[in-house]
Amino acid sequence: MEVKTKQHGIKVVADVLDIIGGKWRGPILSYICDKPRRFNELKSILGRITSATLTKELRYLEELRMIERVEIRTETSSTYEYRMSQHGKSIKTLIQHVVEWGLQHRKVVLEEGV
Amino acid sequence: MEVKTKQHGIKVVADVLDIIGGKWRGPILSYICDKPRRFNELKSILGRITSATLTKELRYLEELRMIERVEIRTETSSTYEYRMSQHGKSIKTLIQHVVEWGLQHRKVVLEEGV
DNA sequence: TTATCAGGTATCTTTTTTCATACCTAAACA
DNA sequence: TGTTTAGGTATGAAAAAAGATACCTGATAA
Repeated sequence: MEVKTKQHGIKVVADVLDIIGGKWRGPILSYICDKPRRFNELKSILGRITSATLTKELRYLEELRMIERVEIRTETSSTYEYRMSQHGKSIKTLIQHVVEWGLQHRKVVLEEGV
Repeated sequence: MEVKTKQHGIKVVADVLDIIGGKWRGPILSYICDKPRRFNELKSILGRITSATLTKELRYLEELRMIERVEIRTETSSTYEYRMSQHGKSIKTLIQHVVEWGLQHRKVVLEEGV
């Protein structure tokens, strides 16, 4: 089992990082994990992302079935929100591990690094 | 504490993904985590990476103090190996979480996705 | 003494990402 | 009726990442 993990480990790491890596996907997932978000809400929290890029990243995460785009209707209006899919929710703990490692170790990298 | 984590969470996620993200850094770290590796060993395990790219990525991880480049001397010869720094070792569990999530969930993404 | 191997560097090209800017549609608002 | 807001799309330029190729240095091997 240990051996099997190692044989396939690298491909697995690369595949997972393709989902949460990149400049925006990790941050996007970490916001949506927290609670469902609307397009402009994400856009303003993320800061410097453009609409085109945000759209592209959201469509990609949808394609991977990590998130879902749902129409929210009230009597008077309707809008869309992005939320984790049932399957996507499983990544929340992984993201928490990322945040934890970051909080404990990032400083070392930032201060000693460069 | 929960609030504090959330306020800084995104920046933290982005910073950590800058270390383990990208096309090669995750795989490289996951190999070196396992045991120290030599340049050409890494190059051949990683497959399609070029020397220039591998050098660049290794220098960057060194700069972040995640790995160390050490000269290995025997009586007859000397070579170099890359190994995790004391600080870098802490990322091993995080990488294990990445692999675990991947093994459990990647298939869903690959099969249902696209 | 020539050839080979480890561990790279230097340049240039190609590909991929991201950004900037302008624009679009439907709904609600004033 | 005209404007603003939400949620985008389209296009092209710029920047970043990765690749291809050639070359270099200091061993050691034949």
